[in-house]
Amino acid sequence: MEELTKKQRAILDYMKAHVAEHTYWPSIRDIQAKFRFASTNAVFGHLQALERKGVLQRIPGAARAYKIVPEVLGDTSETVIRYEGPGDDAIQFESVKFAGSIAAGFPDYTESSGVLDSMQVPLAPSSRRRAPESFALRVRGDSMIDADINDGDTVIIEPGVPKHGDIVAALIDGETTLKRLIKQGSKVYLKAENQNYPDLIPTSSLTIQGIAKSVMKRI
Amino acid sequence: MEELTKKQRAILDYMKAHVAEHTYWPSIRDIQAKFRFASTNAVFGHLQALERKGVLQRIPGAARAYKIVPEVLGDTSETVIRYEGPGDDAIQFESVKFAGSIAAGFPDYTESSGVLDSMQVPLAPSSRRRAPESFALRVRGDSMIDADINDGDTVIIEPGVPKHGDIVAALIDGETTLKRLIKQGSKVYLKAENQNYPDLIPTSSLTIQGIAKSVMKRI
DNA sequence: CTTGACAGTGAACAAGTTTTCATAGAACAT
DNA sequence: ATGTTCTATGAAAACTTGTTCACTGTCAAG
Repeated sequence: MEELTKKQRAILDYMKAHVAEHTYWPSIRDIQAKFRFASTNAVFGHLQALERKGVLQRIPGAARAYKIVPEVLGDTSETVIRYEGPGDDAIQFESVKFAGSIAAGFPDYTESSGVLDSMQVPLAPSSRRRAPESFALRVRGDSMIDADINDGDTVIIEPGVPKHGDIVAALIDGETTLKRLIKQGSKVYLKAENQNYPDLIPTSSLTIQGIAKSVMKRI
Repeated sequence: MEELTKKQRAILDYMKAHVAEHTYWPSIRDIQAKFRFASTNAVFGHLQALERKGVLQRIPGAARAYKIVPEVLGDTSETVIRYEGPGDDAIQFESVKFAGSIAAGFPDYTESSGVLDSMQVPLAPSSRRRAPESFALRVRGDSMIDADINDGDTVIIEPGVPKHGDIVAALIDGETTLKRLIKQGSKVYLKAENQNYPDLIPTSSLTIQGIAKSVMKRI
């Protein structure tokens, strides 16, 4: 890589700074004004030099359009891969409490949960409302595999009155379980989404903590 | 804030994506070509609307020069939540920004297929350094169904250098797509997890926005 | 039925911008 | 001395781009 002259370096730096500040490139006249050139062609020459030296790429014919050539550019036959992050236009997300794990199998686990981490979860863009007190639960067991909820997944639970067919987090015998809620007339019971598990008919009381709205899986 | 129409949204997102990929803004005629408008004035009208609605700022008289007004939305509490459990070890959870939607199908705008309500991933100019931060994207299209990532799902993307086999968010042709990254020696290409979709071999440059770490599904 | 907001066509114009052409002094090596 | 390169001027050409004008169609509200 050829060495840049002072002015070339200054111009290149100015251009970079301009993009960083304004999000668009300076025109040749902008640069001319900045460096007090009497002619646009002075800038033009420098830009040609910068391109020839391989640090700047101009888009022919396009106004205010350049690309900075990365410092280390390997073999030109290979594809250049750049890594970029997201923008700063956060739309929305909500914070949910992480309430520990939930048993999707038999509710006979006695794990010292009740741990209150919290995690943040993106909210569906359609529902702009703020879900009241949603919380996340890590799933243990395999009783919901037919609903594609597996061991290790995280479910987002929203408190509320469940409808027939909703997958709910229910408190049974002091343990939270994840099951599908079935309402048949006056009868209400919980159904596992796995043939190997029997239905769970509540004896005395059934506490629904909330409805499973979404499930999060590690890829 | 006034609500944007679908086309306005699409145009704004295209512009953002264009800046993210090329580091310079598209001209009105670039946008016209992208959306197959017969007149530049169609674009002009949309740009006026976008500025009137306060999401885009045009620089008068300057070509390819705009500024994005950050979209302020209700309670975007970008707080870092700390572990409140019994221990003193503070575990920090990453904030996840919802950055729009991602195409898991062909990276194309097709008016007839109704893709116009989709959003693209807003990105800041690459010259800006930012701390690696996870973000969320809504998936549309069905090119990743074999990896169990379907239309409507939300994927959590973490910026970073992907390994062979990672599912990545990649910028191609001004559109972000979700594909599996395949590295074979010096060759790099993107593979869809759906038999009906062909492999995507990048022509010159490939921008990886991040690695899909987990997927979130609406129940 | 009318009105108004919205979205678009088609053509033309004006301004912004890059690029070319002609010219020239200074530094420097041959 | 002479040519070369770099840097610069000044003007103009050529192209890109934003903007305006006149007109058409759609759709929902009044």
